Parts: sequence; C-alpha cells; structure tokens
Amino acid sequence: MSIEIAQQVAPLSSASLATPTISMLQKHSLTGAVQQEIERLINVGELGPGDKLTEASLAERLGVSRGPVREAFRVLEEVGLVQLEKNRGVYVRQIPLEEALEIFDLRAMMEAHVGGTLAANASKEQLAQLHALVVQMEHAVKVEDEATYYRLNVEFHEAMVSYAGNKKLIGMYRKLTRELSLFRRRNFSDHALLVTSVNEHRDILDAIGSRNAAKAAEALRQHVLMSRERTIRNYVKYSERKAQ
Amino acid sequence: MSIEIAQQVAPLSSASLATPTISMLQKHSLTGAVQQEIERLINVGELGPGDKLTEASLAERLGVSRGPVREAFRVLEEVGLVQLEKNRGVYVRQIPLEEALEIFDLRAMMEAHVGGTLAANASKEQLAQLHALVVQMEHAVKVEDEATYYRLNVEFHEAMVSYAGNKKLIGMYRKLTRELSLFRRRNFSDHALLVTSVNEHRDILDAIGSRNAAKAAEALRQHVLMSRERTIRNYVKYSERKAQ
DNA sequence: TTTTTGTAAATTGTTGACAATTGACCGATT
DNA sequence: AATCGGTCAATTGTCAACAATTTACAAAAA
Repeated sequence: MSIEIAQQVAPLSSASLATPTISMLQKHSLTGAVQQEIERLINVGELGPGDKLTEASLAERLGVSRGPVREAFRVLEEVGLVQLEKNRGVYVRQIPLEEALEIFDLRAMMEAHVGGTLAANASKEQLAQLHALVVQMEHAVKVEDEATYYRLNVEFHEAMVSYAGNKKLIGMYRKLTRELSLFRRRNFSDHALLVTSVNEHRDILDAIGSRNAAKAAEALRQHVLMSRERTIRNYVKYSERKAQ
Repeated sequence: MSIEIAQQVAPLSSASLATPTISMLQKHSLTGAVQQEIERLINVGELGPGDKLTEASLAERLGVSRGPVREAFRVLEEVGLVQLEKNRGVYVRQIPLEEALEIFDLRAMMEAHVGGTLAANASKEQLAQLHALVVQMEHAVKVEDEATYYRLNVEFHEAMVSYAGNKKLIGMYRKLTRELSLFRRRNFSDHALLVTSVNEHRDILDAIGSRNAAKAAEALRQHVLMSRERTIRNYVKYSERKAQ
C-alpha cells in the first residue's frame, strides 16, 4: 500500500518541458505516447508533409531514449503517416494527388455502404443526433464560420460511420481520413461551396430518415465524389499559383 | 567499383542456422525480415492464435538482438496479427467470431464495389485471366482437389481486387484477409459446397463479362455473404464438437 | 570552372546491459 | 486446509554505447 503511493509521486523527475503529459504516461508505454505526440504534431501542423524526423532530437524533446521513438516510427509507417528510408531517416508522408483520389473513391464506397445501412437500421436517437449536427452546420454557414463548419462536417461523417456499427469499418475510415489530412490544404474557400455542401448533408439526412437505402447510399456517394472534385480543382488551382 | 564487389561477398559471417535467409537480408532492415518471418510462421501454422511470442527466444532463433524483434512486434500489432499486453508479452491474435463477421461484411462491400468497377472497366485480357481461373476451379472441383480449389479461390478474388486498380483498396483487402486467415479453420469440407461455390464464381464472371455493373456487384456481394454464412455454420459446428 | 575524391560530422542500425514488472513458488499464519 | 505475504526467476521496458551508413564539405585534379 504505502509503496503504491510513493510510486505515484515519483515519476516527475526530469519532465520534458515541452509536454508534461509524457512523463505522466511513462507507465502507459512510452512508444504509444511518442506515437500520439507525433500524430498531434502533425494534426496541429507543427509537422508538415516532407518534414524530417530525427530520432535523437525527438527523443530528447520528449525526454525519452531513441528506442521508443524508433518503435513509434515503425508503427507510424504502417499507419501511413510517415515514410521510412533505410539509413536516411523518416519523413512525414506526402500524399500524391492520385493517392488522395483513391482515398476519396474508397470513402465514397464506404460512406455509400454506411448510408444504406443507416437507412435500414439507424435508431431514432442517432437520427436526432445527425439532425442536430446538420442544424449546427446550417447555422455555421449562415454566420460564415468556416472553421466550425469544417469541424462539424468531420463530426457528421464520423458519427454516421460509427452508427453503422462495424468497428473495423470505423478503423479503416479513420485511417483513410488521417492520411487524407496530410494531403488536404484547406478547402471551402468559397461561400457558395459551403452552401452546396450543407445542402448535400441535408439531403443525406432526409434520405436516411425516409428509410430509402438506395437513395441514401447514392446521396452519400455523390457527396463524397463532389468533395473529390472540389479537391482536384483546389489542387490544380494551388499548383498553378505555385508554378507561376 | 571494386569496393562494391567486396561488399556483396562479405556479409556471410555467422549465419543463423535456422533461417539463412535472415543473414542475407541483414542490409534490408532486420525489422522487416523479422516481421516477414513471423508472418510466415503464422501462415505456415507453426504459430497459431493465442500462442505467445517471447522477444528473447525469437531474437535468438533469428540470430538478431531484441531491438528489431520489438520493432517488428509493434508493426505486427498495427497490422492486426498479434496483440501486445504491456509487461506481459505479445500473443498471436485470436479473432473473435463477431470480428470475423465484420470482416466478411466489409469484404462484401469491397468486392461488390470491385464487381461494379470491373463490369465497367475490365480489359479483355483481365476477363480472359479470370476466365482461366474459373476453368481451373471447375476442374479442381471435378477431381475433388480441395486444396487447389482453395488456392485458386483466393487467387481469383485477389486478381479481381487488383484489376479494380485502386492500390489502397488492395492494401485494405489484403489486410482483412490476412486477419481472417487467423480465424478461418478449413471450410469446404463438403463437396456440395464446392459445387455451389464454383457456380457462384461462374455467375460472377458472366455478370462482369456482360458488362452489367449492378448484377456483378450483387453477385459478388451475395457470394461473399454466402461464404460468411458458411463460416458461421462451420464455427457453430466446431464449437459444438469442442463443447461436448 | 567543373568534377572528383577523400575526410569528417551527423544520423541511423544494432546490440548488450540494467531497471521494472509480472507470475510462480513456498513457507507462515489463521 | 486455506489464505496471505514474501522471495525469486523469467520477461518486458528502457537506456546508452558502439558500428555502419549517409551526407556535406573541402581540397585536389581535369
């Protein structure tokens, strides 16, 4: 008993100033903590595609040795967030356009499937939750709060996939969107696009609510493929600006 | 120039007797080699679900230190083949029935998608290749060569998914089937089932050949879902035998 | 000036040693 | 006899040192 208390107090020795979280999680696998931290750095934008990650500096920054960092690197490669080059180092992955398009196609497939499933199986509560999200999205569009709209959009799709009830599907979906986040530069620059997008969500919700599986599936497929087209246009525009 | 030759001859020092392959690949990342070797052991059946993997013994067996083995373990966990329990060890994963069923549902979704795509896009050569496989399968059924049928069946589905042309889809499909291989005990015990199965493949091929996307998608979905049902029945039967 | 070659610094790959945790065994106490 | 507590072996977690490779830089040659 008395020993346990002592242990809980102890591990505050030389906490890394950058992230006090790490030292607290020492007993929850350093590898996992390192992995999470790197993912966070990527999400936050502190690490961008193409950036190099060096074992030593990252280890020092997080206050651990190189071992756990290496292990985290290997996992993150399998996850698809970084790229290992033997004897040369690890780099944050750059998703080429073709791969991003493949991801959109798979999302279209998955979300169409989800739409069909939900039209058949969604509970009243789930429909209400989705409805609430759409209402919030409509409000965000009205006040032109693009950031909030973006967040709600992600939440809406994640919720739907979750409600379909297939855990492996959720995992696959998350993996794809995580990779896509390495590609996507902010879209939705145009207000008109937001209006179109939110209307599509309303259509999707209605199709599911009316228990029309085929219609729901098709609405979602089209929605994702529209998003795909927007991304291409955005990419081309970006490339041109960069090329000139 | 002369140096390169010397390097190619050198690394034959102390090859591990167990697997001479390993020492040859020393320069192709030990972690990767270890990972591959473990996957092989699982595929071959030398390692079965629930078996424990100990870092030290595996490291010794492969003639490397524990570092690369640990890294391979972490990757294999992400891949879904083993399970890590902190401070307790790693175990070959046991896929519960519900998870296997989820995988079948996802395969149904993916293969339906593939069917539709191929009906629209498959080349003459690809159709011919699939046709050849079906002919071989029909022959295997006729001579009741179950093992060959099993192999051809896997090959047929892999070929179709490949022909759809989406690399990420292939990756996802492979990951799912690899996990499923941890679950599946040999099916196809009954000759009648083989006949049914091969007929389904013929139907699928015909649907794709006739360029009917909806029909091809539905044929594949049903085929996978039938396979799912067979698996459940097989599982129940197996459980009963074990329980009595 | 351009190319080449050699050397040094930085970084990754690998290893063996040490710390921490777990689980089993065994004796003591109730 | 059963349970509690403690010790010990086995195994995992972490680390720091060493080896091998790559890359940058500078000097020499064309």
